[in-house]
Amino acid sequence: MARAATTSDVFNAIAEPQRREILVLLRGGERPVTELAEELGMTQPGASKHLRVLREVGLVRDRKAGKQRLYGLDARGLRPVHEWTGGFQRFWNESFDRLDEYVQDLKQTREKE
Amino acid sequence: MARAATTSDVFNAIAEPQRREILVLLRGGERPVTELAEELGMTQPGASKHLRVLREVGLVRDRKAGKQRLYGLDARGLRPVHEWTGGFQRFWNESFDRLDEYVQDLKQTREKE
DNA sequence: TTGACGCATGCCGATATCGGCATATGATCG
DNA sequence: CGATCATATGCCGATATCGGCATGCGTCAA
Repeated sequence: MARAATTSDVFNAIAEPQRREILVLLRGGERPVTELAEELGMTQPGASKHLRVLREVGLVRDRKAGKQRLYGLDARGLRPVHEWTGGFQRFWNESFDRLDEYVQDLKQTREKE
Repeated sequence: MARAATTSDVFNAIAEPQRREILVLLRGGERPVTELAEELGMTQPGASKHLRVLREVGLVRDRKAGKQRLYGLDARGLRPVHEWTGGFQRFWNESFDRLDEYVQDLKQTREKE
């Protein structure tokens, strides 16, 4: 056994910085592959591969438009991520207090040594 | 050149399902490694490694408690993820409309053939 | 039909990742 | 000090990932 379940879920898809950039660009509307590649400074095959991953997890759709293929955003898959992180919201508000506790503990630890 | 920037950012850290589970468990409070490993059905070294990743991106902190080492949540790093996905919120609300457009286009395409 | 364009795919090399195992390190207690 | 518990680390094998390049395939225009 080796390497478990990382592929083809949304969390993995957006772990790649370039893929996040693609999604951001697509908020501006549908775009063909070449244009995306150019705007992001990557090769066309590179863009195609990232788009494939995004398509497989359902974050983009594609549509033929004559000779071109237009990619468009389907952001619904991002909602679970938003909600999952939202489940920690009250904790990042508490964090300063907790950090204080932590600092206190550190001080105590040092004094013991 | 090969393989670019995936490591040591929060998006990557939470791309791993087991690491997400760890974070969820830690919402219940600090816990030692062994306990986490047991509750999640993984080995102790496995848990330690995931905790290391989470520590390196700042999502957990550790604190010595006698013989043990307690891991605790520091959720502040999840905030950027929440906000980034939040930037797509209006798009996942629109998505049904867009999906309709898409279906229309599909029909047209088929009729042409 | 032939050529040109737009895009996808296949293959490769370099590297990163994850799980499992053994073992090192660190702390506590007798 | 020596034994023992708690955790980290190192090494390995299997696999996945990403970028680059060449090339395949489909579509349109002449």
